[in-house]
Amino acid sequence: MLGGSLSCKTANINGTLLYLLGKCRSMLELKKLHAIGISFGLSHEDSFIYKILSFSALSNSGDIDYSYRVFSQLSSPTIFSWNTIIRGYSNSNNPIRSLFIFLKMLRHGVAPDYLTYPFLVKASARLSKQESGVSVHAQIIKTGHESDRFIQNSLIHMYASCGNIMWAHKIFDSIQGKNLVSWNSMLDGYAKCGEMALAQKVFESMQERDVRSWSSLIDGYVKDGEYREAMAVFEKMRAVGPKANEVTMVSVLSACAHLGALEKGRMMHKYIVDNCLPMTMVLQTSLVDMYAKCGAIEEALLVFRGVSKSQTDVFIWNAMIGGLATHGLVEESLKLFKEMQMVGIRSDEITYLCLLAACAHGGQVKEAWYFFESLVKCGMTPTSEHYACMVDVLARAGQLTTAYQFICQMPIEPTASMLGALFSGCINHRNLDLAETVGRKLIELDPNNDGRYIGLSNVYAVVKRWDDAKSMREAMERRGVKKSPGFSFVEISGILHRFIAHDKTHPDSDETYSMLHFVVCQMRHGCRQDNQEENLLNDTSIEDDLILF
DNA sequence: ATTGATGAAC
Repeated sequence: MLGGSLSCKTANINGTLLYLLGKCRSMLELKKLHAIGISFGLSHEDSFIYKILSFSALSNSGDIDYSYRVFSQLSSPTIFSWNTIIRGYSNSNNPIRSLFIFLKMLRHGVAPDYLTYPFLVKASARLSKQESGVSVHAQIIKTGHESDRFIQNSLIHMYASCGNIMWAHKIFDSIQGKNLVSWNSMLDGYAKCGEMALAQKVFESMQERDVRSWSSLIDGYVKDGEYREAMAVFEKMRAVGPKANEVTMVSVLSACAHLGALEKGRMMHKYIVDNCLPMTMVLQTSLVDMYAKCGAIEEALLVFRGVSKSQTDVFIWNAMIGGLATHGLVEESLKLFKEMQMVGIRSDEITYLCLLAACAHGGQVKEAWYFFESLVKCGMTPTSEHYACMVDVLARAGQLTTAYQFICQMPIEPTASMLGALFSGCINHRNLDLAETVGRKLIELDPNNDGRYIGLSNVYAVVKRWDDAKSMREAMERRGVKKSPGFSFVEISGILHRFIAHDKTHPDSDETYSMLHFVVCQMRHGCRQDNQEENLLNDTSIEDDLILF
């Protein structure tokens, strides 16, 4: 048929198919329409092929590899088709393919245009590969596109993602007529690099701010560990800024989780519901994590069970399994892992880390070995965290020699957290000889950690090697190791209280101390007779540990 | 047809 022009009948079919493609919701539907199109001879009709390409490359329910297969069959694809594929891969979980397609495009003698570059820059940003970003940048200059604002904005983001904040700033400075995206990209760049003072400065210099500006600032504070500051910015946003969206709330919930601020977290949950924000998987995962970290495991489960199984992904299962594990609900967390496998969600390295943590809390050595081995069997490589967790399991269970051998046989260098786990194990199980060996290595490895010196000093004190005990404390002073007081938070009626040892400035200090004394007396009464050794090994007495700030 | 953001374990 055809030779370039469509018959009246196929033109109608094409029109109908184009309309239906516009309504298409899934790859299955798309493939059916594609098949019908082919059977009517439309496989080279531009408008039809474009629709097939863009849906499969760009839609959320698309399939970029399908798009690429269709693309490969075109004899001389237009720049539109090349751009669609490059864009599709830049958003995929395999962004490096964008760059490969770009090379292919150059080899085919097709010149990239002003739309090609933002996708390529984005692919480099997502890869955090500065080398490829720089080559793309060079191409941009070579082809005279360096003053395109879209391209400049994407370059800011790329350099910031690659950790080169100086170049990001250079690009930002060079932009004539910066727009909101330019400012937001610079702000986000600083926030991502932990330069919060500069991020704050950019934020304050902005003439106009949208939800992304606020979200970037909040998220920056969260990533920087400034959770209270993050909450303060959110409160300000509520008062004078735009409405928060689901991305803002993910950061805010993370701040609540780190602060253990349950009441605040509940209020944020309510904010999400009241403002009808879309309940994405990411948001639900954040809620599960927040409730679990704030000690409200029942509420975490409630959110988790509210998600339909077919929608779940590995993130939310990990959050729930990990939450149960840290709550000491070992059986439940192992049961949930089985359920996860039944649903057909592939577990990853983090899943195994959560499971090993569960085993450590429950003293399940056999299960831990089983998980450690299945991790390897599933083709994953154990990270130093997996090894540390495994050492923790063995050390807590008192299998100190096995733990020590395990460390010696690892294919990687021992880390401070592994030796730290073994050290606590030695102390709890009274193997003070091994404690000395491990403690000495630990100080070598982590010479700026005050706790390591004090721990070893206490071991010497127990075995009455007073000189050694003293010399550990002296070594610490001599090396100028800062003694950092540990502190903790508790939230009561939505207000956060901070506790540090030996400070009594809190207004309710007296009352809290008398309650503390009462509790300690009760505990002592019910405990075995305590002796000096016990106290020394725990570094300080219970009162000292809990003293109010 | 373009640029800018978010989750799990230590």
